[in-house]
Amino acid sequence: MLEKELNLDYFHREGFKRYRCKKCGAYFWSTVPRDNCTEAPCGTYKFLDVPLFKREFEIEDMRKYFIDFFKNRGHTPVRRYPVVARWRDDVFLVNASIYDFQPHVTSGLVEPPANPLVISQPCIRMVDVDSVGKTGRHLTGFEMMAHHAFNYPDNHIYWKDETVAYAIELLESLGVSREDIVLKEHPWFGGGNAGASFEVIVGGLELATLVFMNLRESESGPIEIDGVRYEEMPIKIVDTGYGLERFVWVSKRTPTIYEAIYPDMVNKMLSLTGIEMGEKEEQVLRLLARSSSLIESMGERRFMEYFIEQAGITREYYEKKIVPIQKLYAVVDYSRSLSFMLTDGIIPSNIKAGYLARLLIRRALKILDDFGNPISLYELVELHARRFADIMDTSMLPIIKEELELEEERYRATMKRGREIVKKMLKKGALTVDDLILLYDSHGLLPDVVQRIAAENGVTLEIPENFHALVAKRHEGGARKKKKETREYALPPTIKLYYRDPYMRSFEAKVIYSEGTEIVLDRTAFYPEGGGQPCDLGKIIYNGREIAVQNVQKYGDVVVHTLSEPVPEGAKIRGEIDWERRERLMRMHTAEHVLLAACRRVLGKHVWQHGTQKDVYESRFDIGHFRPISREEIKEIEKEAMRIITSNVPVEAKFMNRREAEDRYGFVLYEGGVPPGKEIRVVRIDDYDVEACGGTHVRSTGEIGFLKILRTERIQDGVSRIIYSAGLSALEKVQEMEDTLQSTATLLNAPVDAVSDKVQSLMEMWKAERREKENALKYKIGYVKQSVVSQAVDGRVAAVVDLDHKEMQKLMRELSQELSEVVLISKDGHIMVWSSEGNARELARRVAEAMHGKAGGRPEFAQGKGAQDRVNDGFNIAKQVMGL
RNA sequence: GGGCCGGUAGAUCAGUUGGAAGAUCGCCACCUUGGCAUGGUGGAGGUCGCGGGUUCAAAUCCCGCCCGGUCCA
Repeated sequence: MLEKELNLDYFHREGFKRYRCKKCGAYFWSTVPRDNCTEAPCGTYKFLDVPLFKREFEIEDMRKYFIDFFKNRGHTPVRRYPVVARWRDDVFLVNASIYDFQPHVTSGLVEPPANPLVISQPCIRMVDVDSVGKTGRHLTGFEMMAHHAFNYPDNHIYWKDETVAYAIELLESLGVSREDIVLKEHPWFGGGNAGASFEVIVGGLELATLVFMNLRESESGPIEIDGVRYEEMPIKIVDTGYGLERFVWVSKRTPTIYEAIYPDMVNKMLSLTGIEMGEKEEQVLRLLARSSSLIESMGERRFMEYFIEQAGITREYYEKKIVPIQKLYAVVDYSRSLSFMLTDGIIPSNIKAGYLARLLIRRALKILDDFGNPISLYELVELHARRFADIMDTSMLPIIKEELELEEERYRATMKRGREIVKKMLKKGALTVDDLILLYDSHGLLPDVVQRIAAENGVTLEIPENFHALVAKRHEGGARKKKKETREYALPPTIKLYYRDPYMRSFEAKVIYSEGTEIVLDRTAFYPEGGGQPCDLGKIIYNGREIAVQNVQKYGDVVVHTLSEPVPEGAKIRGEIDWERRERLMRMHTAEHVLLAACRRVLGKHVWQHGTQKDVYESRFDIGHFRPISREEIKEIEKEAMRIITSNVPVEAKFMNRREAEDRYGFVLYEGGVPPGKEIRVVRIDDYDVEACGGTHVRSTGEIGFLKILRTERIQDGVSRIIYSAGLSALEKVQEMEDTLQSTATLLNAPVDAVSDKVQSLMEMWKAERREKENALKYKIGYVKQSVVSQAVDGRVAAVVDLDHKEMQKLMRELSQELSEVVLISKDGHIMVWSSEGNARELARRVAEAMHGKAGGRPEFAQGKGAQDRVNDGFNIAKQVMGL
């Protein structure tokens, strides 16, 4: 299949021929005959030996060079997207430039921001986290330079030949000779799409991938790849990816990619840690980078043994000299990825993207610990952010500082807790593999940390090589997705009167579809549930009859009303909205936008909306924030919100072209989620807030009247829920609180402002009372004790006492000091037996039996319960058995 | 969103097969001292996260919820 797909005219015109790699079997195109594809490990890193580029590039130069190259060839430069994929619900982080345009552009629903376009998109790939530093070429954070073209049936931009021509031209312009370029055929699939691709190999290293995406998953599709069926898409997408950092590496030919892309950071860390980087180390690292592609086929452990032998070094040298340098590379890479993530507003937490940030933070902190903390993680992140200030938002740094300090505290606490747990487990015996898994999975302790703690306590332990596989096994199963009900109606889009005039209370319309109690109208002022706003209720008047509207939902562009009784198709009706309800919801919804603006002003601009649910009386609003919101902050947010309300600024809602809106306002638009479509509805409150939102809003903030935060909850690590109310509902809530306070004051017989003092004094009185009661009880027990002791014969006694269960226990505790065998039966049937000779259980059972009850316990002490009206029987049996 | 671990005195945590709620630090008082630290003696401090269930009996077993931690998407 690939052969046909990738046999381009360009190749024949430009002297490329197709060959097959004798080592990996892949087909590739080259201008000179070859028996291998040149990509390591089939070939070697030629680029380390001879200069392939004309000159050296820094990151910025290379990025600019690439963008200018494509700009000069008809491509429009597009601003980079955040690394956190807020516009998608299937992934957390951006992994590749094409992620920016999925799913709506690639599906054809939305037009791309430009066509063709060029971009340099920062990406985070957590899958490589373990390889960073060790291979010399892996990174968790990198920039994918790309040019994309979206070919529609009626608008063809360019396709395979042009794409390959651009790639060759770009490389040649950099000084790469055509003989050093190999294009390797490769099937590509991912994210529900597939297509053919070329990997562009230069000097043994893959520098770019050129993907021709033309297939999409389809159960009945005619093409099968890897067991999945695909069909042809109407849109054909040129999806390229050029590794910016790799280009820089090739231009500089340093031992590893890390010295090439941030030499100043590597040097700074070297001098701070005092780690040596001499000629020998450079040599070993260069060799490691060359051969590290073997890791995949050999496994890490085997590769290390092989490598140590190849390099002619000892294991000790490797551990002492090379491993620290690898850790150094890793911490520099992790902290750069963190700069991307945190400046883009990810808040470290234990869920979603926040968890991935925490994972990197903890890995970085661990390495810094190993180095004796010569620099703080924040300082590293700050250095990166300032170094790459052209693409990172340095105004986030003060917030990031707080976040990272908090994270470090949490990390230390986890380690301290973990240390205690490990010590405790060691006391109980040697640690098993299961223990190691438990310690990692439930307590966050990596096995090598456990190993170190064990060593401190004189215990050595082995870590199984398949450790992470064992952890993964524990997590198998689960992960099911629930789907929202989707329906399709072959009907024209409903005219949405609630957008034309959000204040329309009644309207005339025609029923164009009817099934059961569900109808569709040609037009409606009933707002369907959406964007966290509940649907409108009200009534429909048909033939003079009033019929209740019970539910309103939107499917695609069709609004479906559920009624209390059927109305036939073709009927002319009049709709009337429950205006009291709708008005409160409108105030709530606008209030929510005001609240978000207030939160961002008070707490910081990292605050991002997480979820929201409006209701008539109180509404929920969840925001991402790195610590619980304090009482003082709540007051400040309320004040800020009221300032926006009392300044009575206009609220403007209008449909805009998506691209225009994104250009003007940026991605803050998508606070409340990403709506599909070329046109999006933008709700703007003066300069305070702008969001893509489909809800109904009041005309100006003054109409909200009043906003009150009722309470806050921390619903997840890094997510706080604000429960608020607006307008009349808010006033009613405040009145309720006042009522509670009033009635409390009345109960306390005190004025409202003295309630707190009064409660305090009452609490003190109650405690004093309780103490007195306890003293009285002691006296009572002492009295009963005397009476029981006086009845004892040879330290043995049976007695019926007028005490409750707890009191009897206290008494027995004292009696057991003085007597050898005691049976106590309370008037309500509790049985308690003490026997210094170990007969307690038998005795208690005999007594309970006589009382039609049950008993049990230990040989010295037993208790039970019998019927209340058989206390005397129990007493008699006890005396009889004891021989009294 | 799912899995796992945990919630007992102000803090850190014990608590065995269900059977009498504990330790250490901290706190208070007294003793020791010229004063302080230390030391000694005594004391206060608990809805055993919440709610249900099983049982004669639940901190302990079962179910649900809340909160914290942690791993994975």
